[in-house]
Amino acid sequence: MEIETLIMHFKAYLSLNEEEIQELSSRVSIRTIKRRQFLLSEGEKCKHYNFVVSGCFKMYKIDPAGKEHNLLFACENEWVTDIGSFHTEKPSELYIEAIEPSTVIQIKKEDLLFFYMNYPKFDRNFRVIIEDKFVELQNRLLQTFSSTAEERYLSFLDQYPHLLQRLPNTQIASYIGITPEFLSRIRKELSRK
Amino acid sequence: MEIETLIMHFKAYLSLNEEEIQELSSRVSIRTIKRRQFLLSEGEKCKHYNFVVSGCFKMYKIDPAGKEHNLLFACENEWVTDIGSFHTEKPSELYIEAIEPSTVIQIKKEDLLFFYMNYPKFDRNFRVIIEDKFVELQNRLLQTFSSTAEERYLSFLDQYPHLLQRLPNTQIASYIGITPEFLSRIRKELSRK
DNA sequence: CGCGACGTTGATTTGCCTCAACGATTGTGG
DNA sequence: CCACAATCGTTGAGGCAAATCAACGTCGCG
Repeated sequence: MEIETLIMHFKAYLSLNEEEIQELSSRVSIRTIKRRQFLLSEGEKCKHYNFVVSGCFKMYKIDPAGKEHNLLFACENEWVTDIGSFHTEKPSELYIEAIEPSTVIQIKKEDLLFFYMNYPKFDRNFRVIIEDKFVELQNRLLQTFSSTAEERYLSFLDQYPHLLQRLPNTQIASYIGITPEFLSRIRKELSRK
Repeated sequence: MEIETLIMHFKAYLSLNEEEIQELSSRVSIRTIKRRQFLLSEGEKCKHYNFVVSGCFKMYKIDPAGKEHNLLFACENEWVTDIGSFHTEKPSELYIEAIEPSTVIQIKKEDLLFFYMNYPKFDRNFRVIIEDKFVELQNRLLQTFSSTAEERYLSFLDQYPHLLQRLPNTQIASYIGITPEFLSRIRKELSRK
């Protein structure tokens, strides 16, 4: 069952007893998502934490000029949510879209709060996860300030080799903050070496 | 006393009983920092969470070309730490430097863990804080992808008006990811309007 | 006083974008 | 299963935002 995946994920961080597993099972829901289907669109409130059981998503913003900017990709065993909208309960400015046919486990805010209230270990679990993500994001920002597009591309290849087969170059370009055309030129230059 | 500031800070998020206040008082230390003095230098392990009681710090990286890139400024009632190095206990790549004469409260890792273990509310407190910081950082990254330098500068003015009097333009330029020369041109252009 | 940080300005360069065009590939509806 | 559309990758020409390098005046500070 899909929920097993989630339980295994938590158990990597903390121990769960039978009661907690029961609560988990009864308080999450499983959704199957088609390619190009949205978990969240601009203007909607983000009402769930989404845990990716299988497949892959991108979370991105569309700027006033109509261009997409990828904030992150989320594959198996990762969480994807617009934390800002989830907290403030204001409309999101982001999209979360399936890149592949996917399965996710969703937790509603009230249920997440239930876990926070009754089992503080979940606070810790999500604190640790987001601290790691925060460090990643800091490094990414530093890199966009201090490195060329080519360096960022190479570092992307290095950091996310498993994503390469699953993503068109267009999406990678958007993630590292350049145009597809320019990425193409970078790749050409690299292959010349 | 300085510790009062920290207690007030926590009380904005959670309630503290007498015992917890006692533990806090006995497990933190207070340091006075001169202008241009470092809380952390590249190559050192980051061993403390630092809470700014008074004054102001910048956390930045020096890239291979020798240029500084400001990750953040931390003033009164904010935390400043290289979370990555703090967790992994590997040498940091960052500097934390006082911009003004400052006072900080430091918590060592073992003491922070003590609070996490014995009073889970601290997990929640720091989870919430970092979730907010994470959202901020995401927006900043999106902005560097989708906005011009002038827009980022205006948005900085908008978001951190209280920092303006305390920072030279050089530091702002580094924060928004441009050179001081170019910021000067932007400001000239803006004043022309 | 003198030195180093700061702000400014000019001339030049460059990394990356824009727009446009084209073939190859993928996917989709009839 | 084919035909057509949409997405994708590539290439060229030209343009622009921002960096670089250099010079100079000001100010605060030790």
